[in-house]
Amino acid sequence: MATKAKETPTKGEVTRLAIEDAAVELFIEQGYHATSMRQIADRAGLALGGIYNHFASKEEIFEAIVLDKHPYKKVLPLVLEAQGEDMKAFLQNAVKVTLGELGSEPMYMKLMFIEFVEFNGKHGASILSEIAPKVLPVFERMIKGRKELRVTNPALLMRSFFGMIISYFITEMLISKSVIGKLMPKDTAAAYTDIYLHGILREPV
Amino acid sequence: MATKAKETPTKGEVTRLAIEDAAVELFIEQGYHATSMRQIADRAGLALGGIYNHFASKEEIFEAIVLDKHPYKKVLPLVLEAQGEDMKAFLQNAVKVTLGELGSEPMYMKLMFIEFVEFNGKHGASILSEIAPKVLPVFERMIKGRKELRVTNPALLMRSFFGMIISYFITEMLISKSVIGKLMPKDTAAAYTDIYLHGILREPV
DNA sequence: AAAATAAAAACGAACGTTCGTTCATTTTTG
DNA sequence: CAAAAATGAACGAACGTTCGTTTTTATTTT
Repeated sequence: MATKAKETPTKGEVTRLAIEDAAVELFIEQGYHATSMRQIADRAGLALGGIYNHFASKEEIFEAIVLDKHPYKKVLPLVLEAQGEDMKAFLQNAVKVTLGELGSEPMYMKLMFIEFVEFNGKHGASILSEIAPKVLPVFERMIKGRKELRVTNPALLMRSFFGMIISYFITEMLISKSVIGKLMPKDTAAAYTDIYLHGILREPV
Repeated sequence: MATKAKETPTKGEVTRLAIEDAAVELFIEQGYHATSMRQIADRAGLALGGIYNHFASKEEIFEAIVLDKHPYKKVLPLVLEAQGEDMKAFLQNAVKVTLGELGSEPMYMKLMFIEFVEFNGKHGASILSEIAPKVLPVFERMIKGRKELRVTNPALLMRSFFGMIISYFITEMLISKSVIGKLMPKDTAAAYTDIYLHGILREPV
């Protein structure tokens, strides 16, 4: 009884999620400011005024979405649990697992850019400062005593890691439908990982 | 007389540029949809209705800006003229020159993301397909007969090149003010270039 | 199990504001 | 002196939010 009652979501919770789902779709399609509360209400299947029983404002919907559906939320635990015999295997796994998760819903990456463009990183800074202290130690631990790493600055290693992933998705979303897409290797993610690990040049300095 | 008259900009041209300058500032600060025609008029120093003597609509202002001030416009000729004894020197120069130019006005990179977020890449696709055919041959020429390159796919080489630059600016704009910024090496651009050229691992496969 | 009841949720009209654009008019320019 | 540019009031439409009301839900009392 206790278990069952606890798992049954209340009507309000269901509606709240419906609003979030409708809003995130519209935000990704059109951006934040171009999306109206009426559009959100329509797609969520309720009246305009009903939204305000669950969210105090439009911006509060966006904040809830950013917190709930931010890609880092999903990726972080995966990276933390990534394993491998050596550094190379570890990083390859980390990339694989990260791109795999993000790749299943690549458009959620767009939330980051909406935040960047339309809010000037207003919420992003706080999110970043929440995430960074958790991830940085992982890279610090990773580096310790590993002779096979050329890059030994943990902050640089972390940033370049996520930088590669971000640039992968941007170019994927922008380029995939263009001429260049047809000339790219089939497994672009693997190619990107390879460049990240070994660079584009044959000979190391 | 002929020379002087040709170089003196007409009043209309001056105003048109003032509108573009005001608009690009506001778009970068707030995004496209959050910026109003009244704000643009105020900052450009003319009345609301006056804008429509120079632009037919708000979107036309944005289109003009994207075409005139797109970072690729400035970067392209620089990359095309980049030189170097070997592949490494060439790429280092190309990166240096690219980041140097973009770095002087890094916020113009944001126009790309505004276009991506608020127009869903509406103009971006056409711009990309205009630029790509010009840049791709450069990378193809670059690759021919160069044994020191691990990556021999020109499309991949090009994409990873610009991907690195894009990711550099995103993380620079997002991270620079956070905790991580203080832990980063001073010359992040050089560190990024180094990773692009040689990877993060010491030993090549 | 049924009835009662207070809280939560849904409704849709209405509010005041702001939006992009138009227009008739005046001023400035070449 | 004709064309170009600037003006600011005005337009209808759309915006986020509020409000009084009705309906539905979840819980308590019979």
